[in-house]
Amino acid sequence: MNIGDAAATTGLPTKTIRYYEEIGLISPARQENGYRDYDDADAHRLSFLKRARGLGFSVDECRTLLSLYDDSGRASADVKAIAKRHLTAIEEKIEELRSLHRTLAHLVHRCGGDDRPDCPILDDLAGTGKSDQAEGHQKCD
Amino acid sequence: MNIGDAAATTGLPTKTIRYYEEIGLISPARQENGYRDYDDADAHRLSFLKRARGLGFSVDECRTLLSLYDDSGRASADVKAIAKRHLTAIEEKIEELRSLHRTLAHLVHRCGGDDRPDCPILDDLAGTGKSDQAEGHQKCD
DNA sequence: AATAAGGTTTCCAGTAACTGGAAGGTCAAG
DNA sequence: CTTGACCTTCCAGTTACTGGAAACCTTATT
Repeated sequence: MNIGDAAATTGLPTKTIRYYEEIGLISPARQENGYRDYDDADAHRLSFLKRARGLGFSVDECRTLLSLYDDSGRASADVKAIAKRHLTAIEEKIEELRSLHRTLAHLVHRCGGDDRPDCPILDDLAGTGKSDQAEGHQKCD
Repeated sequence: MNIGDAAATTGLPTKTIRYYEEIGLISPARQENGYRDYDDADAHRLSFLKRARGLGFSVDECRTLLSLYDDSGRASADVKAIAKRHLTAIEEKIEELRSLHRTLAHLVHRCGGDDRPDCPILDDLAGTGKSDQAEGHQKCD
């Protein structure tokens, strides 16, 4: 199948598919006219990539995951380890964003949001101490 | 003050400070020897940038925020609008990550994590239907 | 004065993961 | 034969920096 068909069946843009080839994640055959030729295994691999990327795995993690997938003798523990590491990273990211949210929500809450120039948000960012300044989002609760 | 002093007082790396100048966020004077010369207002501006970036505002949002900060007649509503938009974006990001987390945690939970090659995580990524596959993290709960 | 250390300058390249666009070849339909 | 949809390659741009090289400036020490 041509790249357009592969794109249609996997839901990945053609640009992305070519990019994945460029970085060595997939190596489709070529037709006589130079067009890329994807077989079912290729399409399958692309779907794998799409799903893994959608779950937030980095392209490098996907590379590892694919090689484990290719290796029929791999231990599931190896896969689980990668997934767990990723899970932890997600948790940390969520915590970070929550902290950010708290601080910013606090600031927004205190801002009049009217026509007057007086703005606690800018005051805080400026750190002038005009308003009771938040201590930085790490510590804000 | 030299760029090194500015870096020390603001906590920003010199590289970053030069970069901010390159993209027009700050324009320090120059000494006779060609060294950048930061006054208190410059340092203040840099601190503003550091704090705003730390709160997750994009560089472009920082640019807007700074121009509002420079405009003593601005309406606090304008600032509040930017902050609220950012707050919403943060909330969406958190939700997305939570959804990701649910799906992945489910997968990890089902994986034996032993020496055997049997791995529900890879099965799911491959979409072979070997395991009771999750429906994609959007719908997974 | 020479030298060494440390700070500064500019410019170039690289990061992650694509995305957009240009210039041109291919294929099927009308 | 031409149109339009597809495909090819290559180059540039995105975000927000970061690292490194080569060279200049300043200060202190020998």
